[in-house]
Amino acid sequence: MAVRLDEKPAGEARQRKPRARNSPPRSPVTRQSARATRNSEIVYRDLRDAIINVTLPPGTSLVEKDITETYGISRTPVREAILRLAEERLVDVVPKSGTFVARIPVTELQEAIVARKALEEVCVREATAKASKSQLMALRAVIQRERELAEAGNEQAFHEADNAFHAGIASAGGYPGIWTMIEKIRVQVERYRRLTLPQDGRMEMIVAEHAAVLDAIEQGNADAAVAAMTSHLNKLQIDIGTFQDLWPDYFLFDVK
Amino acid sequence: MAVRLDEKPAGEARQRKPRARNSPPRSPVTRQSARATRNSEIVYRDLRDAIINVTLPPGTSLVEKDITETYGISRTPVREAILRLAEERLVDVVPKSGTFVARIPVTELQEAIVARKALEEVCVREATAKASKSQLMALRAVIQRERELAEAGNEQAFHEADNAFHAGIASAGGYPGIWTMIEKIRVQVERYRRLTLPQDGRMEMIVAEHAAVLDAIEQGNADAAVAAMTSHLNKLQIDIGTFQDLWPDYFLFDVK
DNA sequence: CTTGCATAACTAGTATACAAGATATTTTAC
DNA sequence: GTAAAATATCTTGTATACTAGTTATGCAAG
Repeated sequence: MAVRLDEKPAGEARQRKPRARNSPPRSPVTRQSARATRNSEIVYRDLRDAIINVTLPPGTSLVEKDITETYGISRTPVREAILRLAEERLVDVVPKSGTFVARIPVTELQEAIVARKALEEVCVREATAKASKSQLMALRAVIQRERELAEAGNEQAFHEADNAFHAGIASAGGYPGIWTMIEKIRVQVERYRRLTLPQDGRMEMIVAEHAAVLDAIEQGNADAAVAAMTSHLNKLQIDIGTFQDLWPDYFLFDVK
Repeated sequence: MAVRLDEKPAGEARQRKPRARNSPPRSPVTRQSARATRNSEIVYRDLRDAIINVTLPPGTSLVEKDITETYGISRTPVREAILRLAEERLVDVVPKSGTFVARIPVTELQEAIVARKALEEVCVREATAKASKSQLMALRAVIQRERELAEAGNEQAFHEADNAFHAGIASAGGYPGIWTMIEKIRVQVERYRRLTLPQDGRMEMIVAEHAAVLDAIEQGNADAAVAAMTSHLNKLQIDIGTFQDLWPDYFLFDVK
């Protein structure tokens, strides 16, 4: 079953070839829009959203052939999408057997929250030190938008604005990439969070907490800003017990 | 070019099907060893190592067909490997054109180091609070092993022991998964680091710094432990200027 | 010699056929 | 009727042929 590796040094992939036919692109961003419309990308996004929204709950069977028919495309792009999901631990693929939406790893949840707090703390502290006036104004605008969306009761858009606030803090701190890291770390937590019913006044509370963070930043009080952010993120603290009763099969405990 | 999405709600992948032929596996880890021997996995590891070791420098062209012939396998598993690398931003794949080893994103380097410091700080602090005696003994053993490997001049094994120390700290703090996160974040930094020539006495210095961290942990002095770890990680600080002269095409600046 | 263009060669994206193993179903023996 | 074995039917893994777009190359015109 294993590959033939007998006579080769492994990892030597055309280097000596003197031709060097085409040079690497200076800006690899060029075709990024094209990439977004690739079939595998579409399938990936759809499935990923459905899994995170718990539209596809843990344990659901994903059959490549079915997805193939749904989208009217072949297995190759579908497979690519599923492999990406497997890497994010959103699905488990069992060779020659089946692919299933993965359970939510409880241990990972705790660690993800801890990690996020640590990273956001850095961002907030740095943002306090070196945010530009325009960045602060932009953050104010985001909070105002949150307020409007909360009033309108638009959960989805509010959620996006919420993310924009945190991304903005990271940018203001000079570490936009750290928000990207947080987003990757956050995936499983998000699945958990979507199981909780929207609570009354939750959005208003978030707006107030964001405002407290920004206030402290504007006052140049880094410690207060960090404290406000930490307090804000502490609300994410998970209480698995409740959900274990409701959906016992949704969670994975023995991550080992 | 785009997929047919006309009449479907997107993301509805067999859910109502009452059959539920096979239930999801209780322990998805079962076949993990099998996964490790999959062809795409082998190609992935080989290429990844070569890219991180800078055996395959940025800009190198990777041609699926060539790799296919090298390993004596078909394009499918090769493609899977390359797609995984693309996701880690280790390669840039330009549709219908070519695949190239990605340049090292300079901006990302700084952020990765900052993020790592933040995460390691949490681990060290927590490890000070709740490391078990056996965990501390294991860490001592790792340091001793580092000392022996430094003496023997075994760079590769030392490097692994180095990682084991940091992983051990994370475990002792109760957050083994955070080390996994760090490893993902660290990839590009590692490429940069491999460009630096091995410096005399570097290994010995690392051993001493690790010992300082562990000493503070054993004394229950969290602040000192964190300070020691931060000081240790500060040695990673990058000085891009030097390398920009030597290999100007290895780095990407305008990440945008 | 330079420039523009047609053309050929080569790339990754996709579709599809087949292989190998796991699970479900049926059949058979008792 | 029950249990075990044989068989059919699923699944994902792999190989390969084909498509469509990109880049290089050579030729012709100026």
